[in-house]
Amino acid sequence: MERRVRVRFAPSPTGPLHIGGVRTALYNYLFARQHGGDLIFRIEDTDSGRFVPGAEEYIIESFKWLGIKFDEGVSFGGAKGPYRQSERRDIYRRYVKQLLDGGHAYLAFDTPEELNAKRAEIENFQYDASTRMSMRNSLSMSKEEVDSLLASGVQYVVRFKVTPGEDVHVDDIIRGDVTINSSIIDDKVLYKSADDLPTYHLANIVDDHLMEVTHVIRGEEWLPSAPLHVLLYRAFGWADTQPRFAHLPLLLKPVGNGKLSKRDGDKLGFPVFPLEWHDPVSGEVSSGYREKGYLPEAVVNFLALLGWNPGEGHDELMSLDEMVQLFDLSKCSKNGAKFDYVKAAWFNHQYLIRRNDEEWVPAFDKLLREQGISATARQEAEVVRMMKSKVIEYVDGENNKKKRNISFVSDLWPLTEFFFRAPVTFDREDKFVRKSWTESSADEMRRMAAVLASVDDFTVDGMKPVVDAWVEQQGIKPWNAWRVCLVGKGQGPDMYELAAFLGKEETLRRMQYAIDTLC
RNA sequence: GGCGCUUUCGUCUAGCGGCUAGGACACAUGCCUCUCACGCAUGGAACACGGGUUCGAUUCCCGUAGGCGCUACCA
Repeated sequence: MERRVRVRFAPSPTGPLHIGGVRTALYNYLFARQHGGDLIFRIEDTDSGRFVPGAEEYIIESFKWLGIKFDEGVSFGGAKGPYRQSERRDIYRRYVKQLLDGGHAYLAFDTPEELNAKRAEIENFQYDASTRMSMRNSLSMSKEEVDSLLASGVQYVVRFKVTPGEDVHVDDIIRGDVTINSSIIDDKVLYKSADDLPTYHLANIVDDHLMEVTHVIRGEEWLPSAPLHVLLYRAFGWADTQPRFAHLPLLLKPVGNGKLSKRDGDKLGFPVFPLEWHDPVSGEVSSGYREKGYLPEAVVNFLALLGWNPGEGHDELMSLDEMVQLFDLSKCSKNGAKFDYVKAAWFNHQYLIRRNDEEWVPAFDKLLREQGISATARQEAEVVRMMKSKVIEYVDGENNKKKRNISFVSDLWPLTEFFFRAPVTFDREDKFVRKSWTESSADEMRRMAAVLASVDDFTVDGMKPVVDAWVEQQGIKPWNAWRVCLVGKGQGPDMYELAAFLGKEETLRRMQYAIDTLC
């Protein structure tokens, strides 16, 4: 029987959504769309102690920005709710009882202190078949003892009774058959009476079953506990509808070893969160892709390619819809991917240059306002048109000077200041200035200024024929010196375009100023 | 320590027994040119190691080494 494909993304609201989580959600989304199935958004808040206010809203807003849409779940509605685990207590209680009644679980009264003492006493202590009879639980104690403890209201947990010595197989879509012997699995805590909440493992299996999830696509960190989950499905009698698993490789640090962390982002200057996050307790602010000027299409495209790619003959630049067509879980790579933030910037560059110049304006305008400059939208779009193909210099993590394309609207500022502010000083040591401003330059500029002054139509089309003719007749090459006058350095667009943008008055003013100060 | 996953250019990866081991990012060079660029062209750059299996291994199997993860009353 073919079941309708249903997948879920189930974060824990313990803080901002990590970029690795975004990728997991993205793969779930691509898979769901491709199979005409459903994507569920579930909140796994079974650890009341780690709840962070605002995290849930943050996650929802992140996906909204990224264009990843859910079909049901928290804030999206649906028939299988509630989708917040803290609101499903009565459901979990029922299933805990089922396990208890079936002899698949038992009550344990060991306090955290007792457990710690045990761990200190026995090296590599594991709560399992080999040790549970020496612990305080409903298996080792008499029924009377247990009942009296329960009656006294003492706290307890429910542990899963794992039968040792059996090879448990997990059929993973990405990794194939993964086998773990049940002897190395401990009697996991499934439920805590202290807060009347299950742990991840129990809640996860119960919810996935009840929500009719068909495929569990999650990070590799869950692979070791997948056999436990298989055992739970079996204990519940749900083995026939157990979801298929796919464990995704992790995102690693760009340099060095280890998994990607917020620290790496801070150090190398790239965000690890989709949106800027203001921590409600520490007050710390973490940068986000959106605020840094990344386009959501670029983030999604870049992320999708970290661990998957469409194979030979396909362009790496893909829209969400194209990815839906091409995505293939079985073609995901098995090993962790270093987070290449330079390529992320390249993707942003690609999507940015495909946008109309007008679409750059709001962000560019914001940039200019921060510098105390006001310009018309028309002017701003003009500057964008002239400058968006330029490159910017930057310093990388190892303090090397590097160059890269304009990848963000904010890259524009250092390259466009001269459009709005006339050069004040000239660096005579600068290679370009030294080479371009010779002893004849002042005189040439004076004469050129006179020619420009005679031009009535001060547009590119209006001045170019006049000036070109004059230049040819004079047999000189005045452009670099002219650039020194108007820009002050070896940067900027075509000189006629610049002059047209500045207008006749400003152009002549800057020329006169340069002549006066450079002589 | 135990258990599991993993290993192709600097990075992301293609490859599913026979290929000059392909692409993208990054890097270098050339062309273009009024600057810096863009663009275009070109180039350098990889199968961790050791055993098998096979007529033949990057590809399959086993070790070794490295990397990653898990090992909580966190997810």
